[in-house]
Amino acid sequence: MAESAVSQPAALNSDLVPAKKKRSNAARKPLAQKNAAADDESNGTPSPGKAVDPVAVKEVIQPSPKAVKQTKASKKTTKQTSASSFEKDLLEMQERLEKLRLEKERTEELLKEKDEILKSKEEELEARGKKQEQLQVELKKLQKLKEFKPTMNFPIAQQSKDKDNDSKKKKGGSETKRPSAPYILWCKDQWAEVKKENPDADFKETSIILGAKWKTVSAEEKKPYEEQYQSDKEAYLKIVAKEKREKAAMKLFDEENKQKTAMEFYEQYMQFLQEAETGNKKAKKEKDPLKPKKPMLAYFIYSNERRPALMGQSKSVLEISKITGEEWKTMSERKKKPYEEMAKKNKEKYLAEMEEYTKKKAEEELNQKTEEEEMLKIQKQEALQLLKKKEKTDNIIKKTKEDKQKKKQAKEGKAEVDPNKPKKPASSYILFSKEARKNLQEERPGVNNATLSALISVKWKEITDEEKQRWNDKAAQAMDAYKKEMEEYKKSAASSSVNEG
DNA sequence: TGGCAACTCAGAGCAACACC
DNA sequence: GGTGTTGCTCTGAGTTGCCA
Repeated sequence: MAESAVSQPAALNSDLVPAKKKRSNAARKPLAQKNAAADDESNGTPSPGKAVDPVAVKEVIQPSPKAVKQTKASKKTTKQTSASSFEKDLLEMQERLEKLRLEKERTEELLKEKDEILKSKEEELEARGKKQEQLQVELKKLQKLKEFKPTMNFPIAQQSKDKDNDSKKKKGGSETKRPSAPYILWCKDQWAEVKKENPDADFKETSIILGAKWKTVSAEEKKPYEEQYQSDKEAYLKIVAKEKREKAAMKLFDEENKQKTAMEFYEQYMQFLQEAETGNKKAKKEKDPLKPKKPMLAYFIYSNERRPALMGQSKSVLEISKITGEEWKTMSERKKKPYEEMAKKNKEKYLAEMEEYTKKKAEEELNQKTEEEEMLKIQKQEALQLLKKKEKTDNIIKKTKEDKQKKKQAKEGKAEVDPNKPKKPASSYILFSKEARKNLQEERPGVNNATLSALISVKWKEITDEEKQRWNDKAAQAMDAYKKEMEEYKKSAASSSVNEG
């Protein structure tokens, strides 16, 4: 828009150039008058003419010498015709100037609008910034809440604080203290006397003696203590009633105004406590008494050396800590050196002890692991034995069925099993198992058969190849004997069948 | 980031008794 | 559960710097 406003006067200039040739001196006066009138019309606002090329305007008002010369030359011949055309040009120019003025006004309006848009955008950005700041404040608040530093005036926090104060008041012996029972008052009087009579009696024994003595005290002797108790009680009840009323009123006030917020706060507080508690539990993990203690730091060695002197100046523990801390910070490296060397030696010793400790611990852990693995092995074997047992039971059932069928077949005339037939010899494992079972039963009386079997199985796997070979040899011998028996059995069976035949 | 190392002392908690 | 008594035990406070 601004561009068009600027380009427009240039166009006007080009239009004005041919018009110059038609100007005449006669037309000069009315033009000046007209211009003055136009300026008066614009009245304070920038004149549209000023936006036009000033040279061109000057030429219109005050023509160049060349133009004047030309005009003079053709003065007489064109005097009548030029007057009317100049008026026409003037009107045209005035129209254009008006157009330009309007154009400029419009441009200014648009610029103003644009400024307003920019301003609103800036305001929007500012508002956003403020909102972001607010959010950050909120975030910080939430983070602070997570840390749970009691800086907020929430009702529950106030109440809990009051509760704490109450308990402290009671312990500390304030005016809200409960009255002592007659026995307690009497005890207070009698304690020193009983202690005098029984100097060797400790706290527990003294209490027992007093308890027994109280039972022998007459009603008349008890009377002053009971009276004191009654008066103490009356005073106490008055104070308690007053406190109770005040407390109830405060409670009501708090509850009415802040119950909702208080509950939220309370929940967060409980969660915070829970988290803190779990953290503490971790911290309170039991320590290994055999673990070497951490070595003393250079500063600690120094503070231990310095402490007696400061204690001589009757400084408190905390003051001593602060003083030694400050002294240590400002101490020169040369002065620190002996303490640091001592600390270094302590550390070396500690590291050596730690190495031994970790080694020992690792060994212990390894042993434990081995034991656990062995137990696991046994358990697996037991499980396998159970499985085998089940399979065996299934086989027995199957075999029983088969036997029944065989017997049925035998009845029908088929061959039956000869009881004189030699039994198959035991395998090397069975031979080993018999001996191992006998030994284990002596070692672990009362252990069930399944466990024994499992242990035997483990032992069998653990024995050396040589030992296994020994058992294999035994089994081989048994097999040889079985074979011979079988030969004899076959012979006798054959001869008996011949005799029968 | 929090626990731990040494030191000392105040303060809290616990023990038994009878009673409210 | 709190009230008195005594003496023992445990905890927190404060410091620095290492380490998991």
